[in-house]
Amino acid sequence: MSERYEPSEIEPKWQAYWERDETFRTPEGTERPKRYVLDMFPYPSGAGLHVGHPEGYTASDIVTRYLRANGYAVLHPMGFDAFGLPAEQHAVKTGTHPAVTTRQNIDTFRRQLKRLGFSYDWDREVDTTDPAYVRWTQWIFLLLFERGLAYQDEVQVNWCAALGTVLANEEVIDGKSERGGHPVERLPLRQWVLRITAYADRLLDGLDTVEWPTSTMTMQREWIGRSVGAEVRFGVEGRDEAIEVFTTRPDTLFGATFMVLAPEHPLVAKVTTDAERAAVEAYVASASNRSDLDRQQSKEKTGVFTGGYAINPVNGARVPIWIADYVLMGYGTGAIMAVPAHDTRDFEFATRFGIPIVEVVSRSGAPSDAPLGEAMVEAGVAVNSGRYDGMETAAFKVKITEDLEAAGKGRRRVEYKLRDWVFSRQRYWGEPIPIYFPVTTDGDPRAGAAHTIHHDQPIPVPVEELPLRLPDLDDYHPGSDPAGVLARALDWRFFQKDGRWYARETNTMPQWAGSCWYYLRFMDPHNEAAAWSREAAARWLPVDLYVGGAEHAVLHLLYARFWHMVLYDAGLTGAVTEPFQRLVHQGMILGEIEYTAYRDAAGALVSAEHATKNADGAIVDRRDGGVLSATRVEPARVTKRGASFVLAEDPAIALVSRAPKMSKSLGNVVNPDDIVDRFGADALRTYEMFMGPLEATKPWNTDSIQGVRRFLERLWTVATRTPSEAPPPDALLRLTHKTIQKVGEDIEAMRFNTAISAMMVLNNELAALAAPPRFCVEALVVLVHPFAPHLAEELWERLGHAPSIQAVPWPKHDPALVVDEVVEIPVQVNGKVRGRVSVSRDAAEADVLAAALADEAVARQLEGKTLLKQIYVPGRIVTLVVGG
RNA sequence: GGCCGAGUGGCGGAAUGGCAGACGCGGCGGAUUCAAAAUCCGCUGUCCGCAAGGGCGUGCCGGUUCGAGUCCGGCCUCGGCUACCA
Repeated sequence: MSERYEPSEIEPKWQAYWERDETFRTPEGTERPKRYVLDMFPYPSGAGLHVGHPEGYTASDIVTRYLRANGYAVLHPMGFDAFGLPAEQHAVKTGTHPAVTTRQNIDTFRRQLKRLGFSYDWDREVDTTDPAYVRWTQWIFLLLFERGLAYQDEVQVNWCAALGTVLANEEVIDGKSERGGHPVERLPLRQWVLRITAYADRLLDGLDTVEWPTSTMTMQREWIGRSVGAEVRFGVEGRDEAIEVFTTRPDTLFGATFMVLAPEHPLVAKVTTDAERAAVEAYVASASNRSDLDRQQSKEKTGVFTGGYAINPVNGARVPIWIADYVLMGYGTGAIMAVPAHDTRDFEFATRFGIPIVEVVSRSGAPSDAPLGEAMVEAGVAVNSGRYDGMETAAFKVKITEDLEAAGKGRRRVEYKLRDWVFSRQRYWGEPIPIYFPVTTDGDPRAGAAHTIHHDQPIPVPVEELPLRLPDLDDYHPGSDPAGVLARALDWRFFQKDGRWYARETNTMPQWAGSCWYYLRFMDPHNEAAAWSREAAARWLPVDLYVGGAEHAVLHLLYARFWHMVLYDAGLTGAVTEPFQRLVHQGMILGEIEYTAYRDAAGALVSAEHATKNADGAIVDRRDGGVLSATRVEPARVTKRGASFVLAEDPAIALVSRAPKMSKSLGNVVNPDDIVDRFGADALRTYEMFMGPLEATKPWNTDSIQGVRRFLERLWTVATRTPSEAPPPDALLRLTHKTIQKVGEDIEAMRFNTAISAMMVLNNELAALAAPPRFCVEALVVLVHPFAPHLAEELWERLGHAPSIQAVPWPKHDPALVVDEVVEIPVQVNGKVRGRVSVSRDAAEADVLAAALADEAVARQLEGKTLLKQIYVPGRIVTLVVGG
């Protein structure tokens, strides 16, 4: 073994040791308190690990190793979320079964993860595509089905013909598929839907009991979108119909000067007069063809008058009924009462179409003198509202809702933005939905006999027959059949039982399914009799710390919480109602900072302040509209001039500096394997933690790893010197205890960057000594081990100890040694530090002030001035205020 | 448009309302070397000054305070998410 720090030797050595020794096996049957530290498991893509992955994984690994050293039994598992489109698309292209591709990708990921020295209990690895796992995912689906939480519905779905599947609303971005950017159209299709809306209030209330980033909780709250208001019925003039609207502002009913129906609203045809019919039908047709993208791009409100009138239930006023696509059929009742004076959207619409605007709320309590220039959406005092005039908005809402209810014209109503969860996909590579249906046929449907599938009579697959496996196919193409890829697997789809024909469900589950409960399986991964045992749930739930990307703030985290609550109701999670107690999002790691210069068509450089984006998104010169091209500039050619970066050889040319996301197309993706080869896993881990706060978005910088590597090298040098067995000098002893305290506190708060900086400081002190004290060196090696575990194990062994350093208790700082006996106090005069005095930590105020005034530099500042005020903040600072 | 977050040296970033710039990168100077790399030592916000020392400095404007990077009010810029949800 080399005497130099050689990561390529020691890292494999210790990884092999940990594997042989089962160092990281989860302790069961101990009395030690538990902690469950979980990473969001990855999708094993063919591209392998990205440097973004190890960021969160290193953070959780540090916490895990720290907790173990503090006596906790820690569950820290890893697995793979392996269903999903890329493996299937690869199968379409190559004919390779997705299971084969998935297996290979998982092997690559596991190898890469192991190279980084994470302390997972690999015996508990979970793969969502493993039939032994799918079995229980299907079992949970049946639980949902039995409880009435999984049902079929004809849903207007987002059908993506290119992908051959239905997409969830959240998988559609700007009218295109999130994956691939293919066009998406709306059409009605039979789908399985999960009744997540039944849990809306609990999903909302549960957020009050968890320690999550406020931004994520806000996003979930907004996604659920609970709003309290009233349902109000407006009669239709000359017809025995009523239009129901939902409003959060029933206090503005007197200001309702028109109604708007969504174009798809069932009453549209009935309220439309013959004179307006042609225009209305044309509008409805064009609205249905408009994609969401088109709707967003045209900011102008559109709509047409139906010719019909409704009657305002509070004052009998005739209000015209319009249709417009700014009212959505999917929310509330698909119809609104429009109050232009107090709703921005209604104001725009009324202004555009010349509809009267009646003010019914004012800040002062008196009607405004001039017409409103914009909608007044805030609360205020009622005006122009008959007997309700003078009421405050909040009280008015309550009162009028009661009055409407008493009159049979309305009632209180709560609405949610949250929709039930469309749970079917028409793909191959997902869990089959374990349901089948009776079939009426006069022959063998597998041979093409005519048949009818009775989808209204779903039958659950008996649990003892689970898992329901996917059939093998030769062709994984999505095809145009909205029943899905599995519909072509006739031998799998149709079967006979007791002489009758049945057909299996051909939809599969979405990728979210497996990740909804993997944290539960990790508790008891080899259980063949149950998805997990009650004992395991009592032992390990909830997840104490969950680390993963903010991109899962809504979907995964909301779906998993929903399933957890259903499982809680089924008595399967003990008393634990929320699965993830503390949640932390690691920030994104961007590519290296790049400098860009612009050139015009002739190739001449153009300073960045002239560049702007035109309506098409192209970069042009704002002076003449000429198209500009961007070129990268090497950092060596860049200098800073004032607030901007400029070209060193021509400072008139300003450059753009930014750190773009890592992406294949930009060619700035950093591969962790390369970094491990060059610098070692310990340096990569420590660097990623040293870059800045865990939650922050931060640019990658390969040069900076060199600094972390140097720190590890110096630690090696220090710790391989023959240590001094004498007690450390006082200052060094105190610094060591302060470092112990700071590193522990910083790990608990997940401030890893400052923990590393503190260890660097101690290491720099020790490096100056020919024979550093053993106590200090050993403390530092133990402190560093969660960050750089291979190096720490090696040094611990070389210091004469038996492995593993993981078994060494975390050092405790001595509270008496983390405060200094003598402190240097800065002395400020009128806010500026003019001198400093050394005093005992608990010196009396009078003594400190006297010493401060005696200081030569301070005295000079006081000369000829009046001392107005003197303040001593014990142990921190002296402030003197002078005048004259 | 809405919500969330962030603006501090050339760069990444530190700072319970109390010494702004810890730690690291980069740069400059030196030691070592035949030379270089690596390593080690020193300096490194900026302006004035030979120096001692002093002025100015945490996006901008104002406020609270003996004292503000930090708290409050109002803006500006950037990033992320979201988007007609009545």
